[in-house]
Amino acid sequence: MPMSSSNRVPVPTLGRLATYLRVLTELEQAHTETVSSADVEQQTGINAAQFRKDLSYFGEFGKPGVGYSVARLQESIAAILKIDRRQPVVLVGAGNLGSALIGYPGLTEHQMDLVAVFDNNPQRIGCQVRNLYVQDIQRFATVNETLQARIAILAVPAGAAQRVAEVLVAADVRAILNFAPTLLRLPAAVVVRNVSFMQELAVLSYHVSSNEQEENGEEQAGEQNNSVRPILHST
Amino acid sequence: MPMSSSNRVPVPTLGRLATYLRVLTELEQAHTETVSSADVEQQTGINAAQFRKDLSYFGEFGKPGVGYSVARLQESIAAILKIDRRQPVVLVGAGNLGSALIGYPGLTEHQMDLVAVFDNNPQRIGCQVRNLYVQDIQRFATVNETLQARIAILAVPAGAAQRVAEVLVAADVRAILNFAPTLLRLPAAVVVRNVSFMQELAVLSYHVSSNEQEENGEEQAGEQNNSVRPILHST
DNA sequence: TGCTGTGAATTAGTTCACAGCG
DNA sequence: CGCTGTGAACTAATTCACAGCA
Repeated sequence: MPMSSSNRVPVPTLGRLATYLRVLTELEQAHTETVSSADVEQQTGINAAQFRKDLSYFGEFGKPGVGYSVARLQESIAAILKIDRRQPVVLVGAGNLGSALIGYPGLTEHQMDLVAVFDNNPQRIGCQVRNLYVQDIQRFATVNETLQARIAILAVPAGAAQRVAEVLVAADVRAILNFAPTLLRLPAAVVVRNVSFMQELAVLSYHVSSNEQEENGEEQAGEQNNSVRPILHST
Repeated sequence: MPMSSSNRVPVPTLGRLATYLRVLTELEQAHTETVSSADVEQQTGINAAQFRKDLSYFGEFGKPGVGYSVARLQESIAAILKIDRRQPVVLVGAGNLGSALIGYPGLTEHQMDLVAVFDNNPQRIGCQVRNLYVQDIQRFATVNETLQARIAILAVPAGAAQRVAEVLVAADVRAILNFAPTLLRLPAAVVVRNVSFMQELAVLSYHVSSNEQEENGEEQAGEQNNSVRPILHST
């Protein structure tokens, strides 16, 4: 069997790896030893060939005629995503959303160690949220010299996001999960993922009122829904 | 000038429309009357041709040599996304994340009226969160007969998500913003958008440790980053 | 036989490049 | 001119389809 790895990995593949990992954990808890790409399709709605192709960017993990060892594949994907060891992560912005994220169980499950929380609001600085005390963002550079966090979660208002992001980057943060609805202009070496509820709601809103006269009975499959009939213009 | 509209609209286009709307609101507040696709690119990182193409699915909104009327375009996009009038939205799951979402300003900005909150936890039922009282999910069908919400935000644990989603759909919900890390199997007519922090963190985690020896100095541009050099395999 | 791994084909989405209008 | 709107070219991502191994 040929070997692979070498071409560039599509970003959507990385997202799906996280999904596979989740399913593998579930299977492991159910004491399932082996899984096929067809099983994964059943559990995730992601096409079986897609699953195999996603893995093929990183190597060969299955046995023809058999499938994949749940435990082994789990380890492999964790290694690929670098979540086979704990990663220090910082949160900036201890408002509603930020505070909610501190308790998010997915963080720990993915070996993300939320090691510090920062804010610029004197009202919040010093407050305890879960097991952490909110620190002054001014101290970020100093504190992160010790923490060495490379991933940050940015949950500040849009108006502050750019400024704060620059502070983070100056203190060696290399990846930002940005919840602020604004474009961050940062050096290309910094990876930014934007989470926008607005965008998702826009998609829903558009579809809801468009769907007035739907009529097919298929089951919904996967992660991303595709294109859709349009609406009329104006002007 | 030719007319358009008629082909299917890519889903990413709908998400970007929400971004354009945000920028238009900012421009309006700055009393800017007119905007060009190049200006939009500057503000959003989204390619100017992309912006024009996105709009072209719905009609013609600009004047050659001039650009777009900020106020007019704002109205048009709001109409396309059906957020030109208030939409009732329900939230299910009053845990950390759910509670945080109740206060999310983006909801109101996008004319989403959060009209009710449900949970199944007796500890939470009856509690006040912001200006709403948490109701028993058992009463959902009855309550939604009056509310007529078609959009729901699902912020319950993964184990409960499928069951709850079916309750929602039975009560005529047609679009779900799903924060639970699990595949919802629902009739195809129901639109589901999954929000997965896990996936985003996976992408960040992968990149952080891969990026160890980067060296180009470009500015980061847009909404989605693209593919990336891979890592080694195992087995 | 039942599965994987993967080139090839397909489909989707983005960007270019330019005709044509104000 | 300076801009839009859009067909055409391109790039990315998904899915097919099948050779080949256990």
